[in-house]
Amino acid sequence: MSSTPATPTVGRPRDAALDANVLRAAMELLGEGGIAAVTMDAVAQRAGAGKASLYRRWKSKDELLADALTLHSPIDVEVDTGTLRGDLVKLYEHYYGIGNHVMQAAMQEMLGNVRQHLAWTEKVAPERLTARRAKVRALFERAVARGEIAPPADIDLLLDLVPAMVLYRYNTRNQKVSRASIARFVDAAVLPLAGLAAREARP
Amino acid sequence: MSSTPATPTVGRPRDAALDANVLRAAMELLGEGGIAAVTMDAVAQRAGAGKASLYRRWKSKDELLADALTLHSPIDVEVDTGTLRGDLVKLYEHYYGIGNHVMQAAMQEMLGNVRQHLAWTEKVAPERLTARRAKVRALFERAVARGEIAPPADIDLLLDLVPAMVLYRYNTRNQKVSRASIARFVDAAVLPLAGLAAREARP
Amino acid sequence: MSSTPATPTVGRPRDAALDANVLRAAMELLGEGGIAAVTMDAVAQRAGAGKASLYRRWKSKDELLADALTLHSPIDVEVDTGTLRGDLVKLYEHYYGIGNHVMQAAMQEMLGNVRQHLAWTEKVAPERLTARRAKVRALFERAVARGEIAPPADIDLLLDLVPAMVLYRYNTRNQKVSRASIARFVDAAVLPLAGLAAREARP
Amino acid sequence: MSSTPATPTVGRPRDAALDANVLRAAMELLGEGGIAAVTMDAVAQRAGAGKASLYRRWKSKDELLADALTLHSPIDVEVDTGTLRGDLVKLYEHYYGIGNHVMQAAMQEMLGNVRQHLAWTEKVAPERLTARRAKVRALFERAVARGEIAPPADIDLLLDLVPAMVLYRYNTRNQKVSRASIARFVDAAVLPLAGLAAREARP
DNA sequence: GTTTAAGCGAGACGGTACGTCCTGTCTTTAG
DNA sequence: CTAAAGACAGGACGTACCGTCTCGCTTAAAC
Repeated sequence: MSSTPATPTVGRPRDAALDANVLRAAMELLGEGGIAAVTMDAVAQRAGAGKASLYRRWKSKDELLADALTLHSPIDVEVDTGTLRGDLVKLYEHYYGIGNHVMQAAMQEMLGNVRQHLAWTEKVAPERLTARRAKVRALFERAVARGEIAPPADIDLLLDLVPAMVLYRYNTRNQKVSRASIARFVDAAVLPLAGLAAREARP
Repeated sequence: MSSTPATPTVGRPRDAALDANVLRAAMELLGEGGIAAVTMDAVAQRAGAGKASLYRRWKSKDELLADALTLHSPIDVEVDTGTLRGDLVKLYEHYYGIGNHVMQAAMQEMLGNVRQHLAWTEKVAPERLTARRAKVRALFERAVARGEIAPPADIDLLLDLVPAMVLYRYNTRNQKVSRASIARFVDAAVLPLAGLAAREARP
Repeated sequence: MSSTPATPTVGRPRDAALDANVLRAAMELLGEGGIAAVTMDAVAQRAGAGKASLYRRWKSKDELLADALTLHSPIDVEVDTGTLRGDLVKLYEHYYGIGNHVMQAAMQEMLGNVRQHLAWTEKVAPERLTARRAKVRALFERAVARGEIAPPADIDLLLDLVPAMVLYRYNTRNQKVSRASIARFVDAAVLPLAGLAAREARP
Repeated sequence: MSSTPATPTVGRPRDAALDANVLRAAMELLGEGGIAAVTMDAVAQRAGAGKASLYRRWKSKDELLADALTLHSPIDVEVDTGTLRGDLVKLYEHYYGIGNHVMQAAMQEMLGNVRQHLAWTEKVAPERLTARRAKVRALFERAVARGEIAPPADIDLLLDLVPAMVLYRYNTRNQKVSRASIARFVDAAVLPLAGLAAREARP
């Protein structure tokens, strides 16, 4: 995930704070003005950086945006609510930045525009989404282990259902992701397909 | 959906053939060289039109592309295979242009890039996708009528499942839509959620 | 000079008033907004005409402007003040529309931009300026006849001196033509070169 | 005259060679294909520059052309032939690029079209032509100093006579400037008005 | 009176130049 | 060697203008 290659020992060292500054600036612009507002000049200016510093760290705008998205959608979160449903909802809420409005808008906008940033599909998604998928997969395995569900027939599909619906509803009906929409996708699609009636307790 | 505003009775009327020419040119370029090949100059040249004629009809490149997509994703198709599964697979194949390679590539590219063409989300999707959804919904109602399934609990979600998965797999894993992937999404997600085991005959 | 070709006997006859309307509109726009304001669409609109009617009469914008200039700079004027100086000043004042402010501004702007309207140089100037030059030449010949001056050595050059200075001062110093500037060019250049001291009575 | 505004000390400095490249390209195109061939894209391409670099230096095409003309009409030339006639002819030949065919054509085309480039009249002419006029004026003063002529009565007019005739003959009769035409204007107009018979030795 | 041919206003058409903006690279001074 | 600043080539976008064309309508001569 890191953008910084082998650091040489001579010369001025790179400003570590700059990376975060730039990515934050990019996410802000994304959240404020949509994808159209995210130009490299604008990002550099807001970050108080030069464009060369951006391109020294990222090969292209695509990769910068990919990293920005990645940075602000951490995967290292531990959820253990005791039920598959609780775990799934909590993890997805975390992934979509529910509770942080700017980040949520930026995340959604980013996901919706992902195809025009091919680097994302080709490089970041495999790295990042694979890790996320592994996390979700672990939730299912834990549920199997504790006897909550039987091993699902087509788990690969189950792992994509929620993000697919979130993306589709946004791209076609401009529907923003929310705690409620996540819960609904889980209850009405994921759990039934996992052989679990959606009659559990709601938090 | 039409791009032509209130047509005045005076003056030379707009050439209706030109609209189709331009949209066809846009789709060709999209299929041949991806979204990057679709420049207004290229579209105009291939259509044998002037740029002014393009901008007379569409306010921006976005709106032109939105119309191009709409025109080339027909909804008026009758399917009646006798089973819900057969109907769904056949209709989706039609929607995704399965069998016509150029159109299929163009459709997919278009769908993946749709968010950068805000006009699409705001204007075309409501008009076009609503009609498509109505078609799919009718398939479910017919299946209910003939006793194949019980009325689904959350049909709105069922209507979006396949296109959502198609879009998501393309945007995140570069997975192209195909007859097989459609069938899989139908069998592994839609039919089970409709209360139908996916054990029917495969064509 | 006329723009109307052989009139056929059948069909609706051309509206004679339209020619004048168009040329007047062109001169107005020229005087008001300079050469940049004279677009064919603007001329047509102001004249209440269609563009096709303009191009039916004139082959190009150049020729229309040439005719506009010609129409509003009549040559058929009789001057006979008794002296060469008086004749010259009076004739040039007439040519430059001194006394009519709009026309004067338009004339000057037109003359200054004449080269970008090649039709003028190639077609109208020979027709129109030749006639003007003949008029001026006649003034000199009359002065010779009445013994006021001897036959000038290089009359061709004398005939161009005043319009040349008017054009040059406008194009390089934005100096507008006026009664005074004409008199000065006549007194300080033309008359001395014609062998006449500039000591005559001023009107 | 320079196109570069207050140069900041930070950032990459403007490439001084580019200015010259661009102006040379503009003059070449002007000489080769007339004013119609001088498009901003063509100038940029021939100069190996981007359009943005052109517009960074000049606000418009007009101003670029004005500078091009200025650059290629040098004033810093020393003439001293011993006679007023010799000096004048030599200096004007220099100004009009006599001997360099491309430059001569470009100069003439430029001068004839100067009014459509208002920037010229408003900005370059005052700076450039004033310097030129001063040069010519010095020739007259030297002639006075050595007793060749008496102080002319209306020297301002004398200074404009030759360029005025050159421009007028080009704009109205398409007559190109040449060594002979310059000599004729000097002999038949300037020298007589300076009180000098045109009977001197011709080179 | 009907037909016919052309003129007419309106405005769409192909083509082309303009000036703006954005991406990714390069070049300066300063640290 | 990195930093900020900003110039650089290239190319797409959307606007404007020219000269042509196509509508529906009008006008007058020819039949």
